[in-house]
Amino acid sequence: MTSPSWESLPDRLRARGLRWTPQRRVLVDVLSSTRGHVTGSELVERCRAVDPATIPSTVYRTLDVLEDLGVVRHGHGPDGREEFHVLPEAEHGHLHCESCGTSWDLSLDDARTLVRSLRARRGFVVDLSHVTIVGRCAGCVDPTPP
Amino acid sequence: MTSPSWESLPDRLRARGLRWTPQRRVLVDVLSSTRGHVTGSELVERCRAVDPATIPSTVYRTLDVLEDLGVVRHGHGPDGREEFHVLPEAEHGHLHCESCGTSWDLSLDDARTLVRSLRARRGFVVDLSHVTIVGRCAGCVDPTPP
DNA sequence: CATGCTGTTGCAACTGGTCGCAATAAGGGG
DNA sequence: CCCCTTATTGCGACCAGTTGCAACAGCATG
Ligand SMILES: [Mn+2]
Ligand SMILES: [Mn+2]
Ligand SMILES: [Zn+2]
Ligand SMILES: [Zn+2]
Repeated sequence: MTSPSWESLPDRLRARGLRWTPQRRVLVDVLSSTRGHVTGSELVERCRAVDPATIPSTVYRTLDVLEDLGVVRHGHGPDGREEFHVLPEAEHGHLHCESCGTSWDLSLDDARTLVRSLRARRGFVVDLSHVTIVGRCAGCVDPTPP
Repeated sequence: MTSPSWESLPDRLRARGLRWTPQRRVLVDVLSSTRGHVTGSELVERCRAVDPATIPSTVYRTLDVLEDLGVVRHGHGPDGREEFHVLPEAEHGHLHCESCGTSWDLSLDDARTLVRSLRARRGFVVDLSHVTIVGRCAGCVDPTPP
């Protein structure tokens, strides 16, 4: 399933004086068949599977361009590594248990109190998709042995 | 000013079967004269200033050990790089404007609503010192030209 | 003070990503 | 269809760490 935003990408780029290249087409093809989260290096791998001549810096630079266009958003995992969200998708952050390693999505609803209070108290607008909250999940905090 | 926790460190290590080495002493000396935040590579540099033979992996491994002991905590800047908090210090996270690049501390008080709602709704205990919230600050969201 | 167990170091290779620069090639205008 | 401007690529060096391994050295013990 190809969403309309992928089809119009070449023109959206050209309208900004940017260019549509074979290397960008490879990455966009990979992204358009990706759902959920991907790390940068996973994207490099998948591009290399399509075109073995893929150069990492080209992929990362294209990801920057695509993020400017709003086509992807990046965040960072608990180790600081980049994670990309492919749009359109509900904006969300991540919750990560540093004890068992499990991750959960943090919906706008879950984060509402944070987003609201920062906006109210400081006028600060949170970029939720960039957020990863680390801590300990219920199961790891309270290991109930029956 | 050397806090008591620095002086007792050698013994705290030995009590755990760990060792007090010249390399660790250099790092601990550097840490004890550091206030606020430092990145990992800054610490490597400062250690190298004391002992030019400093090896990065040794510093990072020692930082891991010190974090287990609760002497430092790490978080990640907006770019994913490590940032260390030297204790004792009030636990806090960070707020970073991706537009102007300014950072602010995010106190437990500022984050209270988030911490509480995650604990209430999911039993999740937030490690605030690991959190960096990225977004746009009041000045960048609303550029009021007089 | 000598011995030995094992935690720690130094080193080198590797991962994920960034950067500067010269060569290449989109793609708009003539 | 050719030209020219300039965005983009490929490449190599570099930054921030991480990891496996063999050599080394704390330190507890006798
Ligand atoms: Mn981390
Ligand atoms: Mn980021
Ligand atoms: Zn857990
Ligand atoms: Zn700002």
